[in-house]
Amino acid sequence: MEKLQPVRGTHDLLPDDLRRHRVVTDTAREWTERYGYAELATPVFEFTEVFQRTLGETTDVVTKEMYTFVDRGGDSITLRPEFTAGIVRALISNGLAQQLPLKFFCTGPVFRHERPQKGRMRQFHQINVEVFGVADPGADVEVIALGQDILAALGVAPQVQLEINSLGDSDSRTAYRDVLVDYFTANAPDLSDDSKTRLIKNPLRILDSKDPDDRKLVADAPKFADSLNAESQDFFAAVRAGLDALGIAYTVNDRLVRGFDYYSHTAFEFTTTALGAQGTVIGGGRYDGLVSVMGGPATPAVGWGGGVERLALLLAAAPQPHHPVAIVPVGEQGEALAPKIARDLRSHGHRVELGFSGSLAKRMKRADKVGARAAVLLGDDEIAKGIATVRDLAHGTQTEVPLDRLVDALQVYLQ
RNA sequence: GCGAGUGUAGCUCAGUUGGUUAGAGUACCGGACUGUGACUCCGGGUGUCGCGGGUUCGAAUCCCGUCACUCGCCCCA
Repeated sequence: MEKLQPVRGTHDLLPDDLRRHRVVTDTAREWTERYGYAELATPVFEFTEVFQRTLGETTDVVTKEMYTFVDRGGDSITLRPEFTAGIVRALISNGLAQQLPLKFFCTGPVFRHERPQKGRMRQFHQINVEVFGVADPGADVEVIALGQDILAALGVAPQVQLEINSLGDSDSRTAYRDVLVDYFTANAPDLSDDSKTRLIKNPLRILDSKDPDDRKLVADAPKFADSLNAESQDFFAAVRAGLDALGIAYTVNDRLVRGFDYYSHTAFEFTTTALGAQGTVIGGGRYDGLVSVMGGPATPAVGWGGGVERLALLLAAAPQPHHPVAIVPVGEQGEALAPKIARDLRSHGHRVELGFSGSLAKRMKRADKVGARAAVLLGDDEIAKGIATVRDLAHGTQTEVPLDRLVDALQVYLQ
């Protein structure tokens, strides 16, 4: 262990950070509930095969980014690098495929051993939605609309654009892959070194390359749309029509591909230019083949993952904590009475700040610092009269309130 | 995994061609104000200059290594 640094790529979520974080996850939870999604949680780690088989044997995440270790029982275990594979495993393990359709929301940490950057950490958090058992393109439209509504509720929609594409069904995708490999193989000498590797491992990724020479080749490359069979074209058209009907703006980006092998048909990303190179805030698509690949019954599915930290970075301002009421005892009688009064107020819904030491001035200072709206002064004089002095900290006005009427008198500070 | 930049107080940063006791703002602590915060005034520096080694009479400053962060690539949320 080096000094007292956190592990590279991990961060503490201090109260300010966590409030931002919570705005994102609470908003997502609220909106997924409105759409009828049920929250669930799966384990943070799974058997390594769960991710290995599903994400694609050659993807970067599987080949070099997973936190994989052998546990004390000799099993190969992996910290989840994303949510979908674990949820599909849970679907199969629990026999939930008998109750389709199902709509899930979940959130929590995921882990990838990447080079850290702004908006890219080794432990980060995602919000995630999945729909199982709906082959209709309406489900694709719904999950996208849900994403859009969450972004709007967070106030970040103006900074975000929606891009969509169709990867087609497996026949279309295979056909396109062949056409694309032929094209790039013929032009291989002009490809960047990265893309020469992609040509072997994951040719679709070349479409996504930022290399200027690659982009020239990509511009003249065969289009995905030309390889889509009639069924795939109809599906994509239905998705677009559904988005149009809801008034959701998007651009079709035929170079948009997804990192994991399990996607088919619809692929989409909500992206921003405000975060530098890490522009994707929500990314997802349809993955009809995944459940059966993992050994379950053939089950259509569509979903997305969203980056909580990236969304939190887009938030205009950190939300403020709620304003408390401060109890300020002066002298022994006050000290003795304060905990009881504090507890009473708390039971009536107040957030109550009660310090345990310090002069009156010091406690008033503390009350101000924590943003208290009112201070309840309890000195010998007050207690002798059966009252408390309530000071409104915003206005500097003071009133005397009988102790048995404190709850009522402080009601105005509750909201 | 590759390339580049940065690292000085809790935070944001200044620190000359290497030079003696490392600074500012803010935050924080104490006091003016032993029953009143926010405002004002006075006082206080709270520091392994990321870490380790080297060059030098002398290193925050130059060199090497290392760690972390940032930017780009890669990848992705």
